[in-house]
Amino acid sequence: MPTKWSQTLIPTARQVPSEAEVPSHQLMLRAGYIHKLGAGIYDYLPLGLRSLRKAMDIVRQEMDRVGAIEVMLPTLQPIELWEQTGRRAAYGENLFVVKDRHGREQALGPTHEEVITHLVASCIESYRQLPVTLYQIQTKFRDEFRPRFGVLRSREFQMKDAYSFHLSLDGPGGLEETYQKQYEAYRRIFERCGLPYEIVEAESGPIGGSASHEFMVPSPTGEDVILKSDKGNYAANVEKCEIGGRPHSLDGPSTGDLEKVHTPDSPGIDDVVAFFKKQLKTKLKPQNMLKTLVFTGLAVPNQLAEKIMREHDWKTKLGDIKDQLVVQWVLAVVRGDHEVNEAKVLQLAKKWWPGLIKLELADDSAVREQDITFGYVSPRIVLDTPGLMRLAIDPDAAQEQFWVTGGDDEGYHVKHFNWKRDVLDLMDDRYKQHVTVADIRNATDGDPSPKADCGVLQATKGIEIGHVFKLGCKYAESLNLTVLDEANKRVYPIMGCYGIGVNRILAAAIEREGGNDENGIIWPASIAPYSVLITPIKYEGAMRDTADRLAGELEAAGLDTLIDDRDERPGVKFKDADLIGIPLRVTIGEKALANGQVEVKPRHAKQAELVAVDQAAKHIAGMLQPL
RNA sequence: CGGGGUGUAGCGCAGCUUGGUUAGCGCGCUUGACUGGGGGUCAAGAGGUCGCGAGUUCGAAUCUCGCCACCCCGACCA
Repeated sequence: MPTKWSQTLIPTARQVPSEAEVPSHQLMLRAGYIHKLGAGIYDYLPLGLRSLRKAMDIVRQEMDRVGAIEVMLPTLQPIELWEQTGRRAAYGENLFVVKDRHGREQALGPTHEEVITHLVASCIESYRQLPVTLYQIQTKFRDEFRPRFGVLRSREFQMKDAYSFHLSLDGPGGLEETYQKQYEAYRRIFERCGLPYEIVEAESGPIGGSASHEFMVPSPTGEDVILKSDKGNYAANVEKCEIGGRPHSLDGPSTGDLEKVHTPDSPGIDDVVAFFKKQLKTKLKPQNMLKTLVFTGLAVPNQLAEKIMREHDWKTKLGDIKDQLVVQWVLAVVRGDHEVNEAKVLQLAKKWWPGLIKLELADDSAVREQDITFGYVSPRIVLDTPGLMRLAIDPDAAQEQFWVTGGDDEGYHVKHFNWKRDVLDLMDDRYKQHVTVADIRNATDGDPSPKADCGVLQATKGIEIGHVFKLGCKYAESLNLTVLDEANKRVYPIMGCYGIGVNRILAAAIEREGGNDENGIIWPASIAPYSVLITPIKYEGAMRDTADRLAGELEAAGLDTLIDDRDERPGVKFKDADLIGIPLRVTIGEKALANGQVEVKPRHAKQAELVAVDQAAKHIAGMLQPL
């Protein structure tokens, strides 16, 4: 049955709600697709739900096509599962935790690795049952520190999550095979949804795992920065993006005597630059400054960590070895105009301390404990605490040139800092191995590609709509999932996991190039709430009869059809039609109808085309194919 | 969590500085008339715990304190 506008709920608004900033958010609100209930919580109105369902249908079809099996897992998850995998801490504040009447804690699932692993552990015993890929489309909860951009980052959202289990990495039935299948399924899904996308290498974050790729829709409103080599052979999220080799040296001569400069109230790079310009009348560029960040972390002592790994002793609880944990410190030094990449620092630190549990930017109090002057830190503080801190220097900071850096004294900086003279030569030989030059910063536009082929990285922004991971055995090990292999030996299956943010598909479709104009949304036909909107100039007489008959024919041909049966002036109907963005509009007016014709206009077209009424349904069906 | 800002009708806002009739305006909504191909015109209406709670005062949307919600910017993350 065709839908009549007057009988559904499409609250369009002329004015832009003040809270919305990005086009997808504004338009979904204005066009009556969603309605806000709270921060990061939205009602899906009939149009929004229809689009969401269409995206879900495409996802389901493509998952089924590659042999994934649908399940539905609970939202409410015993907190113990999250403690067993250590992810309660890793997810931290982003995990919603609710208490039941007995005071037991449950997590509202932000993702389902724990639950699926638990399920598979209890019903799969034999290697013969592998490989298997299970998926679901379900509401996820994440207590985002800052929900924003409407449906792009909300606290409750729809996610398709799939999980695969394998005996081996390669070969038939291996993780690699399924990973490829999912990868291809993702390509088909996003193509069918009409989304332009890039595939980039990604950091796996708290999900964990060895390798991962993200599917990104390029858009200036995207929250992720992606870098692509101009040679076309490398693309990565900035969190992951490696930077090609850069020459460096810590042995170069100084540019002058170390000189202390009074720079009151200037803890940041920009502050110092501004102070030099204003007060000292000297031009100082951020790239002539060294930025030193203090990281602190907790580690299981190396010997114990190695023992646990060697013996696969996952039963050792953190609580049991709490007293043995060691505090570790890293000083990360990058050029003033660069940003430290925490994931890279973490990788590096894990090489030093295999039992590292976490590493984060030291906060105020931690820094003060060590007598470090927050905001005025220089690399020289390694000398004050011999052997305590490791020093990690980005190659671009490991240069001989004019450097300004912190004075390690409130309100002071120093000029002419030199690595050899001011650090290395003053350092006990034993600790020189604690100084490392390594890529520890975020890549930026213009950096060399890691492919070492003279490629140059170019930065753009993107919206993450999908993410595939190779997980390895992490969850199987911590939740004790084993199967018997051919040799009757217990082994941990290898896992993969694959996620798609379904709501984001909608937002990304609007944010994409050509996804909207000054009048409203322009949907790809595959995920539009309706394929055709019939707009009779007046819903009465012959126009009404024609509208009803055509709608019936279109529905019979399998096209979702909406009739604007409201008693509104044509201008209002046209404006609303453009706003809600249905791919094809059929206008039925008196004049054309007198000649037995109706007007057909694609949403993105300027001009309508006249079509004979009795040919219209067929004609329209043909037009929708390529849209 | 830090910094900034906002809460007044369904939506967008004014009024608050300097307390004082019945709290306004535009859009939307209701009724009627005219109208009818890109957000019409006229007329008559309905709609408000001024975010919540205390306080100051003869009197509070307005001043004070506390709380709550939401938005923006940041270290971050789907």
